[in-house]
Amino acid sequence: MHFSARLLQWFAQNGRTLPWRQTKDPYIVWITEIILQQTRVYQGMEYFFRFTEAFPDVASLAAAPLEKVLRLWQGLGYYSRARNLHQAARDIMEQRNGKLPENYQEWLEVKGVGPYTAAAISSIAYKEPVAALDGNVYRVLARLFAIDEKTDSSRGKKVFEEVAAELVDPIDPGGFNQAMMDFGATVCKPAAPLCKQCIFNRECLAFLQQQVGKYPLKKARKTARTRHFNYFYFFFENQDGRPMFFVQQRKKNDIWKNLFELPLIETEDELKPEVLSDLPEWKNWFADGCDYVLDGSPLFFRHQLTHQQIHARFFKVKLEPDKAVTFTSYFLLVDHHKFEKMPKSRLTLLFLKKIL
DNA sequence: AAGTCGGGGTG
DNA sequence: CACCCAGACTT
Repeated sequence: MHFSARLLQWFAQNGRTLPWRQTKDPYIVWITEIILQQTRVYQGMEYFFRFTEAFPDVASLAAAPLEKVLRLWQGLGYYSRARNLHQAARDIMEQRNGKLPENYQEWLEVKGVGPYTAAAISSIAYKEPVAALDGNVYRVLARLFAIDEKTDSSRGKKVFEEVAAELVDPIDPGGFNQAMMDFGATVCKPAAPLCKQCIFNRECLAFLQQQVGKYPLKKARKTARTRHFNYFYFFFENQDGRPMFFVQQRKKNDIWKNLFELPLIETEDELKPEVLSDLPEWKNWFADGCDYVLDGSPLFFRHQLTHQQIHARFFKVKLEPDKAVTFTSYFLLVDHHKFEKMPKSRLTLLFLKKIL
């Protein structure tokens, strides 16, 4: 029996039941594919529900302010996905009068949609016979055919694309692509794959050569760099005795762009509090002369990201209420109720949870 | 081609 | 701890 027929049969019996498979509405498929980029299906699940409920169509997404979109994305990571998705929705409303692309090439033009996502959407929603290659598919193909090409080189990608194009089912390309990914995620797993019960173990070259662990080939990854973030919880109590404090939005092309956080001084090393409050950034904030002594034992968190390790310290500084006047030219003044509605990183959420 | 963008699961 | 996840964009 042909490969795709066997795979689709396996899929019919063993495929996962996932909420986004209930529909082939291209908008819903689009949202789903963006959410699932570099994200495990289980992790993206609740975001799928929240997002499609809040924004059931392109028009509602385009009409929303970016900060509301980012707030829904809060905690999922790779926030450029949310920014690009939002911008793409606005582009589609303005340039295409709200009409979604209808094939692979058109989808490729959409912000945040690359080769994988364009293939996934057009095969699932429009039955276009294109293969979608994600990390699962690269792994399955690399093992099945013992492909000695790196999956993250341009030459290697071409090889994998050619192999996948040969295999994709022309009648049910969407089913084929999802089957490949399900198979990679549940059977042909990165570590401890289920080769014994794999339906392809009689022809899988990597298995026959007992080199399953060798595939897929990939370039070595760099180690994460370490950064030191010094955050300051500058607060005072309002007339009701409730804390007011200052926040700012990250603007630079760096992690967490467009998210909100406490005032920050980044340093090369972990500096002592008295050295920290002697830095130009600090001196600028307190140019009026009124200065404060930093708490010697701030809250400390080690926040591990894929490419960075953040050493974060949070200093609590109680301000005199009149200091608030000069601070509002640097920062935004909020209370906890207001800050709750603003998009934040996991690290900032962790701090909030700790002090409340 | 290499670097960068998060957060969390897995063995 | 290292590796990877329904990748894409920038340099």
